[in-house]
Amino acid sequence: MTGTASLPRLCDDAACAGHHDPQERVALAGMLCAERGARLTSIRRRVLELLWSRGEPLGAYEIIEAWQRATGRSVGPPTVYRALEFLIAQGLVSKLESRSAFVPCAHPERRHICVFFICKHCGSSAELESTLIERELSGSADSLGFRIGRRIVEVEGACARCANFANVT
Amino acid sequence: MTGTASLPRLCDDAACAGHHDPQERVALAGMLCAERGARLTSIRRRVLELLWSRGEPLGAYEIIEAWQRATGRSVGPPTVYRALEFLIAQGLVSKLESRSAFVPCAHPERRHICVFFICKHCGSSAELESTLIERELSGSADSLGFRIGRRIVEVEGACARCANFANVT
DNA sequence: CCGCGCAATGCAACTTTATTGCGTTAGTCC
DNA sequence: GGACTAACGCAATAAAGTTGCATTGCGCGG
Repeated sequence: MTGTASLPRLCDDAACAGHHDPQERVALAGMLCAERGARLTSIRRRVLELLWSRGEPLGAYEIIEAWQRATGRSVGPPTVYRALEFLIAQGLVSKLESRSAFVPCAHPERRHICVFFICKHCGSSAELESTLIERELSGSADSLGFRIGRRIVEVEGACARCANFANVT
Repeated sequence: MTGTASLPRLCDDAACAGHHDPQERVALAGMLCAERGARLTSIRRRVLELLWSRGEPLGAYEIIEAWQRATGRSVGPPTVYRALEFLIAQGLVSKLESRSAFVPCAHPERRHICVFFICKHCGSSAELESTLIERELSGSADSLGFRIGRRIVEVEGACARCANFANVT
């Protein structure tokens, strides 16, 4: 694999929901941080890699465990929380508030609202974008005189896979 | 205050954002529970009253403190969490996931999605309804084959009051 | 290359939030 | 009134997140 290096590509599909190559996304994160003058240190990069490699939302303490299994060395909660804080600030990771869990963000290259569909059964989460919801929230905020910061949209339920089995609610 | 008793009235204003009489809302809660055969016990009622009387989101442990101040007696966390669980199941209270806090729901008589605008500065929260967002989420869910349970929409930012002072972000 | 300064990290202790298990009380139905 | 179930009390504990402070390490001017 020399020659045509696999440059991280941007994706214009708003509903690509998880069909990305983890390595590619981490590489893209590196690019974006470099552009912005933000330091994606080895700790921060590894936390992002762990999130991407698992493919499902991880709690902070699950990240700590995964880290230990991956490296044989241990990290404390503050280290992980600080890395997450950075990654969230850069739009590389989102926190699922309803789960106290963290997911890598598929499209850090776009500034957008993320709508998460979180399966109660298997714990998976799918990320969509919705400019419609974005506009609606902006409009409501305007009418309230409210200045918008972070927006959280999460839907809990049963994903297609799980809904097809009878282990449903 | 005898004669024309103040029956809890339903409100058809989707943007009434907190202009309700707490007592009226608690009375309405009683009515709804009675209709449904759900037991609004004295503990559950008191938790609801505490939430309404404060007018801002309260954490579970704040409810415990408020309870102690109000009654002189103490309650344990499980008691409060169980009461909240009931109230949430009845649609009488919502949890603000981004704050780990609880607010009374203005319109338990309607089954609807709540959009919360939460002020980072004063901690207040305003509740709106949005059928548009509701439809959008349903549509997205359908296209994913996702079966919807709970929906969480929270917007963090600065409320009109706080945004007008310079203590903003 | 040196060293200054700031950002990042390591770590122990601790706070806040939430749950479990189990025994007891209280409502409801017959 | 007795049996059944839902609700409650309480101690312990788990899970999530934070603080304070000492140390390391990177970037930059000299």
